[in-house]
Amino acid sequence: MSDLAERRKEMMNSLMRDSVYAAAVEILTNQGVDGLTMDRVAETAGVAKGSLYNYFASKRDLINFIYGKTMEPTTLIFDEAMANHGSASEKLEGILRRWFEYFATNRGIFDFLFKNSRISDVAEEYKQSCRTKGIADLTVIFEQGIAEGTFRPVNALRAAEVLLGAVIVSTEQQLSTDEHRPAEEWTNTLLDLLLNGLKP
Amino acid sequence: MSDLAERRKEMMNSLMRDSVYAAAVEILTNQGVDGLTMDRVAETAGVAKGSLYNYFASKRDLINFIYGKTMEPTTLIFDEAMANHGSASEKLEGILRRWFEYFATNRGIFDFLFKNSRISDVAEEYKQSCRTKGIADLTVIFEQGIAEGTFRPVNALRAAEVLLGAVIVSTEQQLSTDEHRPAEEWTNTLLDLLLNGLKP
Amino acid sequence: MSDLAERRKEMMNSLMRDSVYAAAVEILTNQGVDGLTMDRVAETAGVAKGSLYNYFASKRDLINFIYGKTMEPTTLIFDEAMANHGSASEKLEGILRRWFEYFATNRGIFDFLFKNSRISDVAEEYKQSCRTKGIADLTVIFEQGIAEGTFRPVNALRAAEVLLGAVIVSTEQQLSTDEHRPAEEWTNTLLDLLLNGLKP
Amino acid sequence: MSDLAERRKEMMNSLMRDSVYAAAVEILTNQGVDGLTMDRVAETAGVAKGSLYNYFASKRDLINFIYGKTMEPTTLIFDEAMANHGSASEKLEGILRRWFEYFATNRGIFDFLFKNSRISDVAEEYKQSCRTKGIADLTVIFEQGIAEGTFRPVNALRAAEVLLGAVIVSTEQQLSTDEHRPAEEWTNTLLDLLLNGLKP
DNA sequence: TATGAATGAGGGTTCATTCAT
DNA sequence: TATGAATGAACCCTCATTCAT
Repeated sequence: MSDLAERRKEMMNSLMRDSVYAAAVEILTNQGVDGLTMDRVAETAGVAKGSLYNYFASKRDLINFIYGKTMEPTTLIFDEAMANHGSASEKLEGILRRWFEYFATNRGIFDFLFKNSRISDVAEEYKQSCRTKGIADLTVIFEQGIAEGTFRPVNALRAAEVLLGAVIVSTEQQLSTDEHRPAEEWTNTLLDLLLNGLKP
Repeated sequence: MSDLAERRKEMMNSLMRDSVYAAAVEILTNQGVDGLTMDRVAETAGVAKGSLYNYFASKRDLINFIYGKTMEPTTLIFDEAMANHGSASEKLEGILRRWFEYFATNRGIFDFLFKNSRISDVAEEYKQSCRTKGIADLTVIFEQGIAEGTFRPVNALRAAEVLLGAVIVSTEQQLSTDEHRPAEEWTNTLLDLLLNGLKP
Repeated sequence: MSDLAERRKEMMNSLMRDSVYAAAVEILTNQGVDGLTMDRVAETAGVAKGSLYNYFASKRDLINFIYGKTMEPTTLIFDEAMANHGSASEKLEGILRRWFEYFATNRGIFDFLFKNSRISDVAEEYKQSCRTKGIADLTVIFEQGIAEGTFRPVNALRAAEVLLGAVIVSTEQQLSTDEHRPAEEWTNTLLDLLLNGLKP
Repeated sequence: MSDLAERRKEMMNSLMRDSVYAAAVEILTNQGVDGLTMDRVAETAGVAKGSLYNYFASKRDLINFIYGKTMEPTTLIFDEAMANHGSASEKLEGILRRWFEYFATNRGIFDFLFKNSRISDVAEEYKQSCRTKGIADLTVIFEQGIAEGTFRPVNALRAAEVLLGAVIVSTEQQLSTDEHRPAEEWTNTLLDLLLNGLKP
């Protein structure tokens, strides 16, 4: 096959997967996880059910793709923060703000990812790996802060878990209560608590 | 029916439900949530499938029972802490220590509750309500601390979310990495971070 | 066993069956045929499910009993009419009037017997035998009328079918439209049609 | 999809439904209504159980189809008679004759429709509606006859019930006794009874 | 490659019947 | 004899996957 044809094919493939992704997100948003059948995905995406299997080896594979594509931006947030040349505090602030902003503009997907997290084992693994990566990144940042002298010499790993936990739980809580917190205020509150602690 | 017979019957009933609980936990541990079919529960519990329906009105009901029975001790931890007459810090310490201790001695169940938390909508609701209760309790404690003057006048609700998030995520993380942290050290680290913050 | 004991036993047996009959009629009236489970019959009758099987060999047997007991009065209507020493016309009138009166005072049971006739094969057979008996009786009456010279020498069997069909269908129709026709008027209309025909 | 393909698909669909119809009728004939399970229908039709659900949304739907397909010709008989420009007597004669002829050539189906008419609530409703329509049509005919002066001014509705009842019961009776009455003779007998009455 | 009908294992649930107490 | 928990076959229905076209 010529290089051109190959590239064309790859593009078609990518187009298809994107279209399926959109369909899946729509279904998940409207009907919840139990509504995500291959039939409905195919119908919503406007393709034949059989065709799905030309692009996804299995439903498991499809869900994996959805999960990955959805989480991609959040891992990017971390990646970019890590690549920046700023202080630990600045990095933290950047991560929090961008996370909360992304969340604010993508509530529907988050609803599926968090509240209805009963997707499949593969997604669970993926979620776990995202969390582990997030903790690792945060740990690095905290270690940087400690090295900089900005932070006390605490257990950086524990601090990372605390922060990620705070972010996740407050995000989920916001989803379940249908609140809409401004990313700015949210970021500041969290950072203040984390940096200054509770003691006067 | 005589009082004795009634009590006997109630005991048999309880025995059955416990036996089903054990079977369900075993299945969840070994095969994950998708493996939890009524057929398998019955087989594992060593009863006929139809018999399950003499004790649980539906699968939904059964899952509810499992979740409730598993979560019961954790809500007790909060209830008892709230009932104590101690300072906010003491209450926090009590909750954390007892939580981590309970966790340390019941990893199996947590494995199912957290890692495989994708059970059913009803369990999801239950989980959510536990979380909301936890946050409410913690909020009260933080408000008490603020009133006492022990804590800065922060947003108590946010602080509660931070702490619960920290507890949950660090618990999950410990599960996924197969670590075994001493409850004592864990409690102290978390409290130190929370109370003193990161800044030197 | 003494004669007394035997009679006592028989009476208990009869009492039980009557009580079950009442329960079954109540269920059929309120919940329809699909609601007639052995569980519900036992519960409504206030006995243990297992006890039912001491009085009825099977559900089939129970339904048979219900059907028979319900139809009994209607067959009595025919029996008594046949035993009377009146003209054919008087017999016909008696049958119709008493049938329609019995119907008027027992709509609930008829609802179950006619509209929800999907009971069981055994009941179907019973119903068929009732119908056959009714036709036989009516045939005799028509033959009597022909012999008396009151009726034309028509095919008595066909005439019997016509009358029984008229009765059944008009009864069912009345059930389905929730009408309440006076037995008197109904009887007269039917007799007039049957005796005088449509031609002027 | 091309027009051809669409038509082809529709034909396949129709073929499948017909094949399922045949299977259902066979089961109903041999095993009665309680034998009509989706499993057996699928097996008898030589398709997988799941495939049934590609053509019928539910068992209820399937039964509806069976009933409708079976009753269709009988409602046609009425429709055509009503459309004719004849006297009331001619219409009556036409209906009776064609009904009895249809019956004579389709005993198998009638066996299921009448003797085993205990199918499902939905079919019961259907049956009821057929009967109601029949009565309405006959009522119109009788009213026409009365207006023409051919019939006495009787209650047309009751007369309709009488005739439909006569038809139904004599049909059922014939089924249960395995008789074979010639449609001609049958029609004439019924008409004679109806028009001239019993009195000499 | 695209299609969508066919598949059939497996889902939760019901209920007539049995039997140890 | 009375009980009611236990049974398990059978029910209707779903849906991921396959494969002939």
